[in-house]
Amino acid sequence: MMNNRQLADTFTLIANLSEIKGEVIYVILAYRKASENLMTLGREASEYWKEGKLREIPGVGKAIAEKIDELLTTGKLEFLEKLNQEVPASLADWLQVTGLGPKKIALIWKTLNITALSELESAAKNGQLRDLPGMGTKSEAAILEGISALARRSGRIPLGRAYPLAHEIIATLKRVKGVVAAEPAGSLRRMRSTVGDLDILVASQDSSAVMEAFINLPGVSRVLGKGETKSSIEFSDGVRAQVWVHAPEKFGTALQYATGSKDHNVQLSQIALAKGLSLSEHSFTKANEEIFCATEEKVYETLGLPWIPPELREDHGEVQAAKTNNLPKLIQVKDIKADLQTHSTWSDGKLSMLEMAQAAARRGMKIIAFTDHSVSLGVTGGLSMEDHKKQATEIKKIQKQLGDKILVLHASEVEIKADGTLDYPDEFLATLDLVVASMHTGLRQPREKVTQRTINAIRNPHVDIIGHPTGRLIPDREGADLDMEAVLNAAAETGVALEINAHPSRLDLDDMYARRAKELGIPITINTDSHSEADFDNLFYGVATARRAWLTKDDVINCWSAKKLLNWLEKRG
DNA sequence: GCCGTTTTCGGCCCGACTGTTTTCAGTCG
Repeated sequence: MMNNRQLADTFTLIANLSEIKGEVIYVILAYRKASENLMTLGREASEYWKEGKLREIPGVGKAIAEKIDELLTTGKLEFLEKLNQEVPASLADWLQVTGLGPKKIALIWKTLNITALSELESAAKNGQLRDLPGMGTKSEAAILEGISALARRSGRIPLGRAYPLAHEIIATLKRVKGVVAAEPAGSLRRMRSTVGDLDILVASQDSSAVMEAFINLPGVSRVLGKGETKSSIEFSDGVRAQVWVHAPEKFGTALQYATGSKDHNVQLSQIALAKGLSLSEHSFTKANEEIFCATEEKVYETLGLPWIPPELREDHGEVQAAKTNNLPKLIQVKDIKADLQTHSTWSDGKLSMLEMAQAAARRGMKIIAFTDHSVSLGVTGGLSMEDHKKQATEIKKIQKQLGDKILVLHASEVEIKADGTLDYPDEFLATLDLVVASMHTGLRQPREKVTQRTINAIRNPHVDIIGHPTGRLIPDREGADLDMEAVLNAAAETGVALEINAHPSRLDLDDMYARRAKELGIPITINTDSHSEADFDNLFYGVATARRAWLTKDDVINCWSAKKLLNWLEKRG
């Protein structure tokens, strides 16, 4: 059974091949849109399919619904096989090469009769491209450079890398004379778990000074383009960044436009049109009048809307919610009062429990749970039940030292073992203040098996939290092939909390599943999974993911009063 | 190919930048 990612990949391939074939652009856009929507659906398309409701998926009409049906029924798609005979699938990879688009690909393929990327590279090296119509030595060199850059670049950039890097760049640009403001934009500002490149927006009257500073940033290996309003660069590790410079009085429209998403912006344009206005990155225009917006607030105000937080701007219902004044009051970092997954030197943490508790207290936490690993996870120094007795004694001791600054809970991150059982017997789990159950091994097991393991843990009456449910590691490892709908339904039944692990390499649950969990009334917990003091500062990544999932502080157990949280734990056993 | 509180047909994605051009096509986001 194909999952959403596989379906989405299929439609992206169709879009790419159709583009090279020369299909009209709107057909291609439709396939791309369906693909994107499948990726962020939060529910398996196969569930819709079983209910006969494929057409309820946004961007899926008659033709694409039929294709999904065929893919889910047979695992194949005749349409794609025919398309492949017309346009070889390997050409789709060429689109990854900067400087090459569908037109040039078709031209090169048809004239030179080559389809492999390696053949393209040889052709460029042999000077076979420069004589093609519309091409010259520069485009040939650009293609060669594009191919070698492709090898350096490894897909999307994890937020945990993009965010700090962008803020370093912003800090440098803010020191340039004349710069009034500099902000991240694009998917980075929307805090997606991975971003394609770094988008930065600068307000200044003097664009050339900014562009000069930008292309001379340390580590820049290539200037991909340099103009008055926009420039883009590539760093030696393949990461790309682009900057737009706009006059301060236009900064609001420019930032709003560059933040996107594209679909969100389409919604806003439509509202503008209904008011007789036309919205661009520069301004609103009305007949011969031009309205400038220095702030985003003014952009939304002009449209008769409240300001919409960037994390919501995905065209997932936020514009409608804004219109009817139903935007959620999104959770903030300061709402979090408890960290319910942390590690100390008792297992694989870097600091003692006392040091960790003090670090958490300095960041405003009122409760910290030590969830050192359980016995089977040997490499982490997992605790035996005997060790836990000693740890309990130690916790009593440090609690005295800490006084009422922060409450320490004796907990465990219990391994959900490959055979589906937990690492400790129930009688023991019952003695702990809090139990987090997680999977670190056997993640590649077949769908039925990993799903059943997770559901077993969810049904265990002593388990309070399922930690990083899918076990994904960004960007290296996809999560387990869980049947999320089954997992979420089981969680909804038992009332177990599902974790948004705040570590930027996890952000697991993903925002789309977290939003679905909220819809099902499942409590969410956001934890840093800290192994050192610096890890506590990852909290905002987890909160950003929760904001993308429309969560308010009421949805997240870490924001509850100590009394309410302890009552909840007590009741769960 | 999708979609509909202007429409079941006709919109939808447009502006900046580069290179090969001599007025513009292709790429990119």
